[in-house]
Order: sequence, then structure tokens, then C-alpha cells
Amino acid sequence: MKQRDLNANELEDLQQSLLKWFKEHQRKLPWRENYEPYQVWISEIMLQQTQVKTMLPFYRRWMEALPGIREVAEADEELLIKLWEGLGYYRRVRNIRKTAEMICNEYGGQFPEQVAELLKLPGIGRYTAGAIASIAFNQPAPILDGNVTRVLCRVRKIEDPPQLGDVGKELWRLAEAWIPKEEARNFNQALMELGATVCLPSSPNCLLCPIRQHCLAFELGKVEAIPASKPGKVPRQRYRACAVIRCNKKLLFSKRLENSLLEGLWEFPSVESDTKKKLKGTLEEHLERNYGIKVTLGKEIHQLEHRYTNFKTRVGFYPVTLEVPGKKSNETTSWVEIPKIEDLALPRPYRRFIEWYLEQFRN
DNA sequence: CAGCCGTGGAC
DNA sequence: TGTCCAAGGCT
Repeated sequence: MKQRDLNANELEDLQQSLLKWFKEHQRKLPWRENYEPYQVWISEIMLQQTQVKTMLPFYRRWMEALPGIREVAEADEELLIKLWEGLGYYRRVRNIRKTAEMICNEYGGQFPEQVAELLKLPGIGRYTAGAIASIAFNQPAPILDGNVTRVLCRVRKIEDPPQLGDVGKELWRLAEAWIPKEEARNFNQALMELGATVCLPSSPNCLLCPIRQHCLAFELGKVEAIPASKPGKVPRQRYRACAVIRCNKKLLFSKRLENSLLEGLWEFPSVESDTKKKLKGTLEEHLERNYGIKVTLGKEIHQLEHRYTNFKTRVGFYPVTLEVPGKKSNETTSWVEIPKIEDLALPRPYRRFIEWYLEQFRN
């Protein structure tokens, strides 16, 4: 059931109330100091499916190492991935690199200001293009993310699941129609800021909300029920066995393939399966076939759970010490001296294991 | 369009 | 311990 739209006076009041609230209550964030397009861009990529609190340390470290887009275009890919270590969704950092090269080579180092141009850049979709156009250049381009979706659904009492195609179209329409033409930067940020700090998914602070007098969900006591949540999928269980191979104070690492989970990061030589059955034997075969290493693995020394979008993987670690290394290292396998391991970009759970492991045999 | 891509935090 | 979700994009 669709509500009538806000009339001009109601919309005007909502806009002014929200802008006033944002002016007073916005968080101090680094890219808000001067809204440099480069900084806005990096912040928006980091913020994809990631909360401010989580990305802030990564953002600061990134800007210290790479203060401008030229530095990104000329940087070593290994450095970029290392700076991204722990943030997840590693495809994002590869796309940052590609976009930096495109802007330096095809746009003279200047960020395009039009949504249509921004959309041509890898890693920049409808949301991010609108965010850069509005936040960096104050253009009246709409944005629709999880926060804005929640705020709009509640204010307008949209009870159908927002992922439905027609609902999405309506939300984009509202997101555009509500923007005060001269205040796009502050208004778009205000919508998101409200969603992130007040209009929370559960237990929202409605009494602190500057636009609750316009909110139909609040008026009708349906705030907790809107937006409708989609039925979650049960993550599948998988098992992985990792070989921790030590030789002359070095450990053997393998680089993960592109276009795969955790692409471009390093890990231990390992095998994965739907069942735990014969996993250790499979790993031994794997080591002989792909690394020229014929060994009998020791007892499992550690176990952890690696959870990601669709899977929960039980990871076991099997140690072995070699007198001589097997096959020579190549681009995807490398013997790494123990102190140099911190230079590798590793998935978080493996980084944590190594810290634990090295601590063990210091004793 | 449904599935894929990470991780930490809140509850 | 389990579940959900977060400033999405891409295939």
C-alpha cells in the first residue's frame, strides 16, 4: 500500500530539520574536512558493507601512505593489498588500482564529476557514483544504501521487502526527489548519518530523531517491523587443512588465485572439502603433486573457524619440518623468512594463527 | 537475479 | 554460541 507523497511544506520542514540536525550532530570524519574527491572516493569504497568504526584505522593508514591518486596509480600492487589486509572484499582494492590508472591516464588525474562518467569506473556502482557526485561535488545526485533504505522505508511506511524490484525503484525515486538542490552534500550525508547513529536497525533512538514527526512508522508504532528483513540463508559447512611447513627458519606460503575468495592474499598450502574425511591424506598428495614435497604430516596443532559470506570453514593446521626445501619457489609459492611474514598480506584468521604459532615455538 | 565476495561488532 | 547486519558491486 503506497502512501501519498509528502507535500511541499512537509518536505521543506523535513529537509531543514535534517540539515540542522546534521550540522549539529555529524561525526568528525577525515574526508569531511575538505571533501577532496580522492579522499571521498577512498572512503566510499572502504565503507562498502563496512562500518565507519571498522574502516577508520585503515583509512588513516592508507592516506598516510598514499596521499593522492597519483601515488595509488604508481604504487606496487602488493603494497595496496597489504594496506587492505583485514578489510575484506579484496576485489575493492584491485578496482581502486584500476580506477586510479584510468583517472591518471584518461582524465588527466582529475576525478569526473558526472554520475554517468563515474559509473564507467570499476568498483563504482550506482550508490558510490551518487555518493562521490554529491559528497565531493555537491551535485544533486541520489544515493541509496542500507541506511537510506531503512530511513526512507520507515518515514514512508514501506512495508514490502526493499529488495523487491519495484520497491527499489520507488526508493531511488524518493532519494532523488527529497534532495534540496543546493544542499545535496549535506542532505545525503545527513540521511546516512541518521541511519547509522539514530535510525538503527533495531532499537532506534526515535526520541532523538529530528524527523520523527514526519515518520509514519514511528506514528504507527511499526518502527521495529520496518524494513522487512529477508530470510537468512544457512551458511554451508566446509573443512580445510593447512600445511605449516618449516625449513631453515622459513615457512612456505602460497598465493591465492585471482577471481577467487581472498584473491591475491597469501596462505599456507592447503586443501578444502565438504567433509573432514581423508583431508590430511589429500593434503599430503597435494604437497607432493604441486610442491614436490613428500612428507608425512604431524598431528593437527590448531583449529579455527573461518566464517565468510556463505560458508563456515573449519580450518586445521598440520606442522612439518623439512631438511631441504622441495621444488623452487615461483610466483605463486614462496619460502618466507619468519620476520618477513608480517610483510605478506594474509587473511585475518591466518594472520591470527601465525601470531599464535610463532609465540608457541619461541618457548 | 541470485550468488558471490570478509570481517568485526552488536545483541 | 548463534544470528544479523554494515556507507555495494559484479556476474
